[in-house]
Amino acid sequence: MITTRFAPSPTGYLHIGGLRTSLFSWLWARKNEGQFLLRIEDTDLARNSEEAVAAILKAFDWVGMSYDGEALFQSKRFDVYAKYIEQLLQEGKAYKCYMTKDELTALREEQMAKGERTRYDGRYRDFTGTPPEGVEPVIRIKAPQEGMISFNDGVKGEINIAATEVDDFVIARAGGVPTYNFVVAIDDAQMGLTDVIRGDDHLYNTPKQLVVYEALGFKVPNFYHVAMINNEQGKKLSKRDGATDVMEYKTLGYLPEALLNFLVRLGWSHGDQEIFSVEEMIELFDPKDINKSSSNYNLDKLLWLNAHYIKNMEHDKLAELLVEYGVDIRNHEKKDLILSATKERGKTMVELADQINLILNAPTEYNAKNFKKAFKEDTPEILNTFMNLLKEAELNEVADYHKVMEAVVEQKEIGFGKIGMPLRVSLLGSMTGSGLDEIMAILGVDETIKRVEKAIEFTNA
RNA sequence: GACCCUUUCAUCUAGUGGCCAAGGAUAUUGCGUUUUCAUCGCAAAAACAAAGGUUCAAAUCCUUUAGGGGUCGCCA
Repeated sequence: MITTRFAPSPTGYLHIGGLRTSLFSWLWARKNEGQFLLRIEDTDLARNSEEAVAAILKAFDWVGMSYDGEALFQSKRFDVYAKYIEQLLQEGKAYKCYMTKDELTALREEQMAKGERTRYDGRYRDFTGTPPEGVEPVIRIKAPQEGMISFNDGVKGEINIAATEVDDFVIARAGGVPTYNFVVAIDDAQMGLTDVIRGDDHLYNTPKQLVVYEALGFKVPNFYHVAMINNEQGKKLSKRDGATDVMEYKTLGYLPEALLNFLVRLGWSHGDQEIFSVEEMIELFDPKDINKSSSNYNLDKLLWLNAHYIKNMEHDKLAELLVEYGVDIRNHEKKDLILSATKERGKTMVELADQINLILNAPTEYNAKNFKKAFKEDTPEILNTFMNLLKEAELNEVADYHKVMEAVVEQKEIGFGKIGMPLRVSLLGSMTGSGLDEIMAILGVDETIKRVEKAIEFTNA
């Protein structure tokens, strides 16, 4: 049985990096028919908000990742933590430290000046004297003072950190509120986690948490530290690099399947395969294939994937999703035609909606440059001929519209462009876009003629 | 500054001593298909961070150097 988790602190939206590590955790649990648990790390009094919790859940919902059971809130477990603190104190595995913040700062500056790694010096570790007046103590845990703290990371391999690098860190603040590394170890153990997959910014927390596991006699899970996602320049991803909020991708017109496919290939691979459905990801994911090095975030590939998923999506579903982007063709009798005419031209849902609107809404103006290029002296006559033929034609399928155009070309002994370009500008107001036959088939004869006549009118004006 | 991690085309990556004068994908460029744009098809260009070892043989193992990232809180 595999149990994994995602443990965000609710201080903002769900970040793209957080989504990737939780995706890995989720895939691994689902693959093994295990559990994927959610824990909200809200021990920090001031910075948390309920809105942030809601935002994170919303993002999970959008991408279709579900967690098992109830979310666990750390803020509701202070009594549990207090019990363990008391236990460690009793057993002499933790102790009260009366050092003031000023004294600590002074110590750090001194160590920094000497070029040492800053660490607590253990001055109250074996203190038995009378505590100084007016100092409310913190609780520190006794970390090993010599040897190595080692663990086998599922991604990075053997990690060895000298015990001297890990000091007797604080497990409870003055006032009794427990600290991160302490509660994480307790919760991970009590939630029965077998595999902890997280960002490698936590790598240095692991030895500290191992000290807690050791002191409390908990079973240690497997750790996997996944390297960070950087921007295209290889620097830390920040807001100015574009969207970092998962939900922003929805607004921008990305499909969740594309985003997940993109993220799963960032730092993970399965041979040469690029396209993964969620089912395939679940089947093929294995943390042993996670890369050691950090990867750079590159939007081009996401865009390509998004276009791929739009092209291959069922029309009913596409129509359903388009509603959120301001286009409702769910009950349009020519829904299929509209989508097959446009879906290869939109890399995002936003672009797709634009393409559809371009056809469905008659142009209100014509680009002067395009118009001049497309409309020559003989154009009105050509278009009139075309309209006459169109009125008489028997139009059963898309190709029939093409035949009418061909007839004009033949009759007038002109090139295709002589009719195609002005017709396109008349119908769309644009020089580019979907195939003319499809556009006309969508619009029907009446609307087509109406738009062409309007364009001809415009030439006379 | 100290400690830890990391380094294959512009980007994501395949690759665990011989199958690699390094493969795939995106992006780029060209050609073709298309009335246009896009899609699609074909092709081109593009990398083992550097230097030393070990070996018959190294992208793969070792050492050093350089670059990048992370951590050094009574934040999480």
